[in-house]
Amino acid sequence: MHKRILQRALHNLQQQNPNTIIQPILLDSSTCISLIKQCKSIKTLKSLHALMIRSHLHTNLFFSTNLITQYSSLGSITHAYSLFSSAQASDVFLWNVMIRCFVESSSYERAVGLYCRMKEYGVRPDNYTFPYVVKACGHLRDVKLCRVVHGDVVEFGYEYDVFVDNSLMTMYGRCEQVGVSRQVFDRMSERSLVSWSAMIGAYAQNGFYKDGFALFRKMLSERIKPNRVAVLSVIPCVSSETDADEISRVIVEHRLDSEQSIQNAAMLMYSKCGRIDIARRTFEKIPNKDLIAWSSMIEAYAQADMPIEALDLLKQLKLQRIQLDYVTVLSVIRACSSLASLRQARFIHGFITKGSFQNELVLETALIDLYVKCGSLEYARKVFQRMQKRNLVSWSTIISGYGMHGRGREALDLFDQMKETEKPDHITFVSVLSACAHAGLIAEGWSCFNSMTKDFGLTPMSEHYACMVDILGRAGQLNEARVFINNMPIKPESGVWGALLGACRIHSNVELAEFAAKSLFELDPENPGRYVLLSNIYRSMGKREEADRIRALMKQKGVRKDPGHTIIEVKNKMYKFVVGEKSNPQTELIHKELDILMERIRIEGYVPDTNFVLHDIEEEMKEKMLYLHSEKLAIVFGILNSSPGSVIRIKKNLRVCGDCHTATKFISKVTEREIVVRDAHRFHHFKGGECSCGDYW
DNA sequence: GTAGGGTTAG
Repeated sequence: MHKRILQRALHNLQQQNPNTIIQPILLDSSTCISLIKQCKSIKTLKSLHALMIRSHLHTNLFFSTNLITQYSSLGSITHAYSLFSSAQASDVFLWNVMIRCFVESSSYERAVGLYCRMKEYGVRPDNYTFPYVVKACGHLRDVKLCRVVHGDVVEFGYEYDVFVDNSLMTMYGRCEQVGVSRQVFDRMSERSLVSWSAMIGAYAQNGFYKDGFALFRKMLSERIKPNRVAVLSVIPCVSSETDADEISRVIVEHRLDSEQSIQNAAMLMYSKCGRIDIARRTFEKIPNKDLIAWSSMIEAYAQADMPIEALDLLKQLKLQRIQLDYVTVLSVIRACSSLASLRQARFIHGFITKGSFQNELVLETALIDLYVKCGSLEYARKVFQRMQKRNLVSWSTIISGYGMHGRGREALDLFDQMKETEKPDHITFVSVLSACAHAGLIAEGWSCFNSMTKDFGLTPMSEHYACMVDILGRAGQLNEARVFINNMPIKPESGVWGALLGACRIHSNVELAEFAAKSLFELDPENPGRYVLLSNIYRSMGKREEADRIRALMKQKGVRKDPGHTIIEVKNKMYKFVVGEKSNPQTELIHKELDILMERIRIEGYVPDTNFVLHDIEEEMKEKMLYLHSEKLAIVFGILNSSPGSVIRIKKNLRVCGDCHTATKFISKVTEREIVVRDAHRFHHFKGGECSCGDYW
């Protein structure tokens, strides 16, 4: 009976005919609350609200708080706030509700602002106020503000409230103050499972994976039973297959293995530690895969650098007519950027344009990055120019794009434009400084580096110092680079030494190279590139024994050199070339054509640089070896299989070899082809015998 | 009416 009356009243409201509602129903308070909660649109809620005003019910605190909450959850924070403003504001409950509404609608500044007003008003915050306010502060990532609110927590006597403490830990975690989170955790007299999860989550979000994992183990040892959320918090801390297996056992033991959220997280966990096969098996075992399961698997493939498999999953998704969202598309984009296929990028762009996805700004930014990585700055620029809205991330993306393509001046112009509306952050400066490095803009690099602190109050991090070392080093200012590193106020990370070592390769400085390598082998002992670089420096200076010693060291430490390869897409198919590739069906033709091409460029003045051959063999043989480099094979294959005059795009997994760089310049001249080469660091555009990098690389 | 949490652009 009661339900029927309610339904009728609601129906009348939806018909915008509130007068037909029988007054006595509304006088019943539980009916009224039910009605408020059942309103599915602002319009209906407004009618009900009007009716309540006529019945003088709106002044009732309980009704107003319900109305405020409903307005807010229907998306109208404006209506919610206007109602709050007109209500009697002496009750802490009402303030709490309004602050919560601001937090839930992500208006964190307004939440904190309201909290301040509340105190000015003389309303004392209670144990319910702080979790909301603390959450808002965490999202604002303002450490000073966090400290002030934490002070209030202590002042008002909620320092030992488990809810407040749990939110404090998360707050400090969000502002990169994980040490303070831990202080809160240690000081707590009573801890709930949420406290442990919050602390583990704070470690995870800040990259303190070992600490997070250790705390999870400690929690288990104290016989605290983990639930779904606790396991989800520790999963990002997993860094090895052993860790992953350990977590898997915990999952099974506590019967959490049928939770889909756990299965989804487990896929990424295994893909992160190199077991994409287990990730895929987990995915296959999920009975009713939801969209997040599909997105997670696509993301797992993206992380494992398996774009073909990611695209294949997208195809299957479409076949099953599952409606995908922008998150799925983002994962597909990320997966494809390593493919470097402009055709694929165009396809995804079309796909996005045809569908209607949320978060346009985010998708467009991802698309800009994709076009950049597929070698088309032109398309990237077009997407950027057509954007309705831009933010810090989209500006940084396009700036980094220009930088990677060696167009430093334009990157700096964009940076100047950006500063009119956005405040650059650490990542923006990495983009700008590396743009300067790639283009050899020394003075501009210095000026940007200094401006970071002077104009924007940012403290340079190791990456920024690495860019500066790169700038100085490439320009041959090796001593300046060494002094610069010595004067660093923070400990140089491997990137800094790596930049120095790279500069030593260009400018043949063995002594400094050894100095840089010493630190590198400590900081980054697993990275094969560092060993290869040092060994090559020795070899190019004729120090064969030292070179062999480094190779032996590599072997001894079990570090394996990544085999170099080049990928090219021809007629919708990807072809992979390694040194001396013979499996390609056109091998014979490629070699014939290569011989002819090499003769043609020799006449134009190409001289092979046998420094780039590692083995100790006769000079003539060395030249032959150079001919067989994967870059050259791929380019010739491209020339043979594309129409005259079309652009050839190749992708090398390591840095492009110096001799291939020189040869490609000549090839672009004699064949009148534009050749775009993506390597591990940047792009080279070859045209008419020149490269966009101006040999500055 | 309170805290932790599965995919997510540089």
